[in-house]
Amino acid sequence: MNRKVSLKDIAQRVGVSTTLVSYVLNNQKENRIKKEVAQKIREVAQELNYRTNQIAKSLKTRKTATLGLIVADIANPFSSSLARIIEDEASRHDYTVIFGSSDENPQKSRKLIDTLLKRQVDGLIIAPPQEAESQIADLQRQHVPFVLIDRYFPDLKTSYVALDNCAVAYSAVDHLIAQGYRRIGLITLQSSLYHMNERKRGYLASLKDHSLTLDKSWLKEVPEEQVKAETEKAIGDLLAGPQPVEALFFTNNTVALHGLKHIQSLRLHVPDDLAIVCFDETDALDLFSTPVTCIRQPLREIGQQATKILLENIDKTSKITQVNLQAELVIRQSTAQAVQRLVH
Amino acid sequence: MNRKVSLKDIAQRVGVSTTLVSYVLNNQKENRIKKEVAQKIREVAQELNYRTNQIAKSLKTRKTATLGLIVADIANPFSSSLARIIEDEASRHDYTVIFGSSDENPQKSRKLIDTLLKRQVDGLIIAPPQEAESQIADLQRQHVPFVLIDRYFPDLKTSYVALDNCAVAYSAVDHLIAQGYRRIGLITLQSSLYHMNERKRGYLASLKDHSLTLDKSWLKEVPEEQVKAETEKAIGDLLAGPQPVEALFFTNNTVALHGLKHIQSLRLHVPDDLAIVCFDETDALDLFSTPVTCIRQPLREIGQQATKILLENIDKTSKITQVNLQAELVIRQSTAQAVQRLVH
DNA sequence: CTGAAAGCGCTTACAG
DNA sequence: CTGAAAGCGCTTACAG
Repeated sequence: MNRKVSLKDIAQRVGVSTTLVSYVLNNQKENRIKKEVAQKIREVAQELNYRTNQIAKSLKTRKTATLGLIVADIANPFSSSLARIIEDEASRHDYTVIFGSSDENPQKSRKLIDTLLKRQVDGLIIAPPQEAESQIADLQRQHVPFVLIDRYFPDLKTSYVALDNCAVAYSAVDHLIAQGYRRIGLITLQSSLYHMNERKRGYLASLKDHSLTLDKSWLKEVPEEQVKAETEKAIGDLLAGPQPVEALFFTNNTVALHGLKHIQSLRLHVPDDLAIVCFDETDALDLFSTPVTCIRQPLREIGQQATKILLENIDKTSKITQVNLQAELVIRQSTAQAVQRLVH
Repeated sequence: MNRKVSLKDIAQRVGVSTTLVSYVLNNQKENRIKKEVAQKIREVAQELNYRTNQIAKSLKTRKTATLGLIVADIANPFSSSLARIIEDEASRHDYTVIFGSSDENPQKSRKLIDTLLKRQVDGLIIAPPQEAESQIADLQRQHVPFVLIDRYFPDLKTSYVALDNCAVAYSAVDHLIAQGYRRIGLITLQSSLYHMNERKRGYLASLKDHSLTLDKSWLKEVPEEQVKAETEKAIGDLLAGPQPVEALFFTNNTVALHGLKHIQSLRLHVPDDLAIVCFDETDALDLFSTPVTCIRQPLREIGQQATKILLENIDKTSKITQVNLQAELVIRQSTAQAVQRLVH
């Protein structure tokens, strides 16, 4: 690539100092600079197709105007939808975003954080994986501005934007019970992460509050590594035997996708054979034979708030902001009332 | 944030020059540096938790080790899957990626390119929108390393990784005809982009080669802005009247998703009422009531080749590499033979 | 085996 | 109204 044009080139061409060029191009000290000179500088900059070297500027100003975003997997619609919202929000403030996928792996997440900090990102938005608590504590110790999304560590006093997972899980199970279902299974990811445990807790609490006995075998935790096979196995188990479950609650979009595919391949009729509630609303759900009752996360709100909080933390004080948003239970046909089902 | 630790801090602590520290930490001139000194430097670096300032390094070396990625919309699974592959490939070479979504809008794409170049990305991977030909030509003129993906401009001699869209569209329609379908509709995006036209061309060529008369009204081009409503309308039109189409070919995942949703809401039976072929294999397809015949793009290949070509162009000569990959027609139940349908 | 010094392309306090 | 100069944190050719 040819040498790029610099402030110096413009300065020489116009016959002024780089100082002046810098001021003009940054619209600073406008009242102190002769109109004609400013005009001329702009013209030449345009003519030479000048483009600020943001790297040099960053070195001097100690700001890169870039945010680091660490998601679980950018290919997952949950992550990529959030990424899009964050991109737009960052862009409105002239920030760009560098992203990385942690694959729920703390080593990867540590490496990503390190890479992003070397690149001097002004701040981080992180959906932390399991066992990343110490990494996050480190960030805090180093006074790096950051905000967690989706997940957080209750023992750590950090900024985050998340859901009241327990409440919405509770309401989903509540709804199933109200619809006449009693034997309700849960398929969730095996995870030590707080948000996943909260979803489980909501499920258990609702059953308990309705004095429904819980059959431990109705609660299935599938390992991250083999979600597909294990989800299918879990469904098989839950439907086998003399007391098959009547309803199933999937606690995230991955489990839900594999689960629904399997339910379809088993040619089960939803909700007649099995009622369904899913966590996360995704495009894919719309193609399922029965409209699926799901928990809709306020993605826009999460992305916007996270970016806003982060930018505030970058600009000013490092106050801690913790946001717990409400998710919405979107009721559709897959949880139609047991009675209603018979009528149909 | 506290001042970060620099080479100078380490140098002072150890009592050597920054030169030496730099050499040691970059594993350079190893044979010329006293073992004990090197050892000590590493220890102190570790102890102070030193992290290279990549910005300063970049300014000096004129390399940022970052790639710019411009996709249509990171929230679309096609884009995000590619982004993930490119992320991994870049990461293997110690590159990170900054991304942006153009929304098929040339103004946004121009702005993104500008932003990324200001940030001195070493190269760009771009899925260019319509009317971006001049921007791409500009890049070329400025000797910016870049490679186009998914789309390209046939009049521009640039590197790209794309599909033989015409061939695979041709084979898809061929397949429908072989399965006994004669009235075959096409729903595509209204676009001047070459790849979309190639898909259309493949459709038309196949019909022609089989001497099937083409009813112009079977070819529907829906505007980007109102994909959902217009796709639904198109389907309505194609199924109305005395000569409804028997099969439908959707030329990308967005049209396909809206189309399939609508077909489902109309309670049409696939393939009995209507056979379906989709461009792009997405997770969502798996939830449709009938397994859908689709065109599977070699996403991994596209992402990997694009990254590889770009990195080569960054490192060395700026030779132009144009890759046309074959896509695969994955045959499933949605295009089961007309005869077979009757047997069932 | 080691270090002083220049320079990457900006910004900005200071002097005039 | 304008400019010389220092400095951001690195790398590296050169000298010793």
